[in-house]
Amino acid sequence: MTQSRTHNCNELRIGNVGEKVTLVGWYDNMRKVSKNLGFLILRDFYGVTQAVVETEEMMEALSGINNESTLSVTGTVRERSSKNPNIPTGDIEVIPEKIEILGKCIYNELPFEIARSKEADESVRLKYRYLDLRNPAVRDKIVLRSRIVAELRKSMTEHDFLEITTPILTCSSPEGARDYLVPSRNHPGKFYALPQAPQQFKQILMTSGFDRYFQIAPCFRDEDARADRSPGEFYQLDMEMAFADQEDVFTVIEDVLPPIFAKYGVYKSASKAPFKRISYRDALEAYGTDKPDLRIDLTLKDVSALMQGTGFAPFEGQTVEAVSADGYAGSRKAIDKMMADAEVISGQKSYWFRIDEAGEIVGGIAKFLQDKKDAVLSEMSLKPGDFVALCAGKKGDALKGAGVLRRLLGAEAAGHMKADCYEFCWIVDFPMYEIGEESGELEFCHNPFSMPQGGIKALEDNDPLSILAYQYDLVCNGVELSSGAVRNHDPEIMVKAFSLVGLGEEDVKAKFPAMYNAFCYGAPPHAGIAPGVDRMVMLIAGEESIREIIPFPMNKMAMDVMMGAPSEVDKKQLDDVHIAVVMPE
RNA sequence: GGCCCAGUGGCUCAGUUGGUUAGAGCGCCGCCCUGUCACGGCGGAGGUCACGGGUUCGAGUCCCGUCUGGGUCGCCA
Repeated sequence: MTQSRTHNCNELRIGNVGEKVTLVGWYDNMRKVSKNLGFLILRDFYGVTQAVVETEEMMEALSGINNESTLSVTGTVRERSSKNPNIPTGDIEVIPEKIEILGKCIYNELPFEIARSKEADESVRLKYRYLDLRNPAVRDKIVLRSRIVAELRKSMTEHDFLEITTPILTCSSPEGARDYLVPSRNHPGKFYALPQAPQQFKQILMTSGFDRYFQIAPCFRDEDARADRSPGEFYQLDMEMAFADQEDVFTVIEDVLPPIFAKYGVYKSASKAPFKRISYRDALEAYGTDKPDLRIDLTLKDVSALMQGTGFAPFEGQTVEAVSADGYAGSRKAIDKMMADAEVISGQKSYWFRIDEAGEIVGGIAKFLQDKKDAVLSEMSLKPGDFVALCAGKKGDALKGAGVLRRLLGAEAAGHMKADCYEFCWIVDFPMYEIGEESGELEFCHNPFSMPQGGIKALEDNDPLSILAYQYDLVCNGVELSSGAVRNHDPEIMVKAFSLVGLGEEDVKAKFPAMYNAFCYGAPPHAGIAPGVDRMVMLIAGEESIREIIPFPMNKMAMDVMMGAPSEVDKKQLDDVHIAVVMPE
């Protein structure tokens, strides 16, 4: 029977000298100094402790054990003759009497060195995620995630929210992303779907009389990955409030999130309530995006009229958006890189010029602007040393491209980016409808559950494209954390809202039967939001890749290379659920 | 699905205009070392230069295609 540990590997101090202890952990490293002197580093979840081996017999016994095996070390604590101030247990060492192997590592060479796993190729890290996670620097991000989630739960509970779980096996939703489908054994030809969000359940909870609901909710969407979007599944801090409006939701979020960001974040300050509110339209005009990074103080300027007739073809007849900054003295090479990066990110071609010390327009597209020099300088309020980046195209494209340029230039130009803080803002007043790019027809802009501003009267009287919704996004440092809305809880308004996009009451009933029916029995006005947990942890941890803060992430192709998912299943399993596989060409 | 970047011992990378036997650090193995802590010293093993084709007297290097990974656009109510 193995002696259980008396201490962990981060516990022993000078006061423990003389005690007989048992430590357990991983064989981290062995520094052999001679035949009969070696320093064995034992590592567990909590830290490391040094054991000093002073006999030839024990040195030989250890020589056959590979690094990363788990060991039990029983011995006496002694004060070190040469202390190590860099580790908490650096004052002491353990003189082992007995070393026992608990779990052998049968390989003497690992796929990567544990302490340097973050440098290894990501696909190798993910395949051997259990080794990657032994690296304290990797593991700590998962610990941080756990602490953040615990704090979110605590804070939401303190705000009188009740955590309620909702089904994972539910039915396919006709709107939104692609569903993950689960075939039904008992109902041939029918499928469950994994929820894209607990949207309908939480709204139904409101109509059931629950006043404040939240959940750390798993959500499943079969869409392609991004650096800040893991494919397949993710978690939301999903919440909903009855008899509440937009301001009530804002108040809760402004109370819950900033303290957690400030406490655990790589940046130690976060926006105080109330967060800045920016209308969707204003955000696009000023920042070229609906998720602006407000740490950057630059804004876009529409210079379409000014740029006509210069002879520069890409500007003719197009919207031209510009962003200018002082304090940027990038080399020609750096400028080219910025323009190339912008094009990769936005898909839009970028242009530039600068004002030299003599006040002349130079560089980039300068030669096309010489005839209009005075107008350019005065209308854009340019002064010597200023750098100007531009993007042209259809209005949406030009704004988008210039928005990316704003971000890149803001990060590079001196004095235009506030350091070390989390800048939150609300993007409000999203349009209710838009003209679909493919269909050319009127469509819901964000989602059909939102309450139109002005209610049924607005739907009846106004141009649909001018109607705004009580629909909002929470943005932090240029990252979209969440969408939320005051929900449309009135069946009459719902039917009217759907009728504008050519759908009737029967369609509403068919698409959202439970919710629609529930609303017919007296629903409370309600509103909610669902900040993405993964993205919040990413921001707090200061990580660029979302995979760093997910315990077992999938790769870009939505594969779990450690588990081998997705995988084929045997014929019996397919028969059980009445599925025949037709392979693509 | 489109575009961009990358792929060289276990890991990270270098490799010039196309030119001898493809190098380094870390790791691994062996020997030495009585206080290391990124221990040190000496020696060693380890390579289908992602794959296939092409150009060439000669390809890790140039060209074409494929695969894999990442980023990005589309997509994500």
